[in-house]
Amino acid sequence: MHIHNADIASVFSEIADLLELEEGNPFRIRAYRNAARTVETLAPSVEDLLQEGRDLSELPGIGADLAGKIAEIVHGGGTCALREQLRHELPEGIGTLLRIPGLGPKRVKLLYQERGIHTPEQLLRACEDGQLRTIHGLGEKAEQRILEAVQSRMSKTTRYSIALAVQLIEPLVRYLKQHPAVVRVEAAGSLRRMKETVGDVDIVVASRRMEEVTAHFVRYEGVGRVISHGPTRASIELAQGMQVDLRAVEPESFGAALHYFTGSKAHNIEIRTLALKRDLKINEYGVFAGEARIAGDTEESVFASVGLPFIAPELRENRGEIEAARDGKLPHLVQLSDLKGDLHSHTRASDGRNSLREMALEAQRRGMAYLGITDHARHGGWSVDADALARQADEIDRLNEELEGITLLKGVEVDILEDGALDLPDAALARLDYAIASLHTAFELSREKQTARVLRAMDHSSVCVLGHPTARLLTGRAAVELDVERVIRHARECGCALELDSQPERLDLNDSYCMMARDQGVLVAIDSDAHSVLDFDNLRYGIGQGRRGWLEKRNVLNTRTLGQLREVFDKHRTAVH
DNA sequence: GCCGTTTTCGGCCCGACTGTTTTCAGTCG
Repeated sequence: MHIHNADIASVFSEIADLLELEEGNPFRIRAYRNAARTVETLAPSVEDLLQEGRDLSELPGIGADLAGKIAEIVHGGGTCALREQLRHELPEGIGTLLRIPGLGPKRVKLLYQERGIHTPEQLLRACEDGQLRTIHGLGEKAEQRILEAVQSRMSKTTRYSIALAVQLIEPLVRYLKQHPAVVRVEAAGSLRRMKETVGDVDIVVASRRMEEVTAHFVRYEGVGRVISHGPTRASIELAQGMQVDLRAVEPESFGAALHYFTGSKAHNIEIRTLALKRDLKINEYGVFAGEARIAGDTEESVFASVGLPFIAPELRENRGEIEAARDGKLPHLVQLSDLKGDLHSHTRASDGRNSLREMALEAQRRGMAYLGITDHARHGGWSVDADALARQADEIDRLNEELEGITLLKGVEVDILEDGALDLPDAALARLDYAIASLHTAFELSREKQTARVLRAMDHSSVCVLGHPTARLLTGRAAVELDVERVIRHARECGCALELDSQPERLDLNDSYCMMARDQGVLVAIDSDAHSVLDFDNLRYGIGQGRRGWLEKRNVLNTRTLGQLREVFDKHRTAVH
């Protein structure tokens, strides 16, 4: 049985929850939460690291004890003695109550002691019967809030794609900017860090008349419900259900507040710890030496106060960025404007919504030097066969003669069959500039078979790019079982690039794997996978994810000129022959 | 339970809002 990093993280999270209910040492609890986060966001499989004999206590936040517990979980089939002991000591399922907004350890404990409640279902019944308000320390309001929270938790998802969050927030930011008392507005939080999904959005506003701003905020037409509303802080739920928190500060505190609310929490704790060592205190109002405010109007000034250069928001996950900043080794992150072209797009010849010409003209308008046309080739469904590909190639030749400043590349997105062969004859591939090979079927193969399948496809001389390598969909489908570390090593050997598909539901490769590809010197193609002219806008999300993975311009295939790109493709062909 | 540019022991980020607790605990971010 393969133990995933997420399984280990989940054991640690549960231990933290249960320790919290036992009112254990808060720092011990935090250590378990930190460890859960470290393991969860780690790209290589912890199980593999163990097999290679690596010392896990080298991981940040993992010491000898937790390294031992990880080994225990891996070898013990997914659990460890501490979790089992805690589960035995506490009523079954009580940990899940902690995830209900408004309920912390004290109240959960109270609910169990006073009314024997330890499941969401029991809690729902107790709220409906009006029992909660009779408990000392709770009242009618608390009961109502908890009832709503339980109901909404049972009915809907709590995270939104980055694209949806951006769509909802941009008009709200414009609305806030209209108010005369507003000096600056910036969306912070995980949205600013470009996380693939966001749970809620934090907005920071600079103003001298803060109460007017929070009042303006809660009057926004998109508000579904006001959760809280104070003079400097307010929370709303948009009609679509997403929570938005606004925090207003004086303009001289804007940088400190922006840094504070951008997070991540782990990054902030590190920065504040650095400040403490210099006898400084950092809060959302600024950096303080005793009573004196010495910085905070800009984020740069906050970083400078602890001796660091500016760290890009996408890096702020406490994954080594602070050490890199200290050592002058921060990456020069890739930017949207570095992209010279796009290697993955669809037309009406398969499942795209625009014609070849329309796609070409849009790419030209956006200043791309090249656009790869990669319609689907597969059995059945909307796709191109060998004949259609040949006709498309002729049309591409004609358009390339006609269009200025842009070159269309003849490509295809070919399905990888279950045995790793491609779903298109070699003769049809021969006329093309390159192929993207992707998994679109047989997602359930074992890790060994899936990995072998992908490695074989990468060895085909036409396959210069492996498309959305793990085939995950953030809206539902988990990543396939795949030894991505091995795929990356293989990519290095055969000169195949790995794709970062910019569709917000994919963002595949994810940030951790991008980091791994970067470390191995494997090129990443940040592609739109556009199915219409509008989809080129998605590149911003791919760039965001790539920046989270520390990618620099040199790590990204489509920052190359057309000539350099062709050289990379040729190198792959030579390597696999 | 982790960690070390004062430390292998003694620290571990900090403030706003809500509700009900007549002075502040609990929760959240």
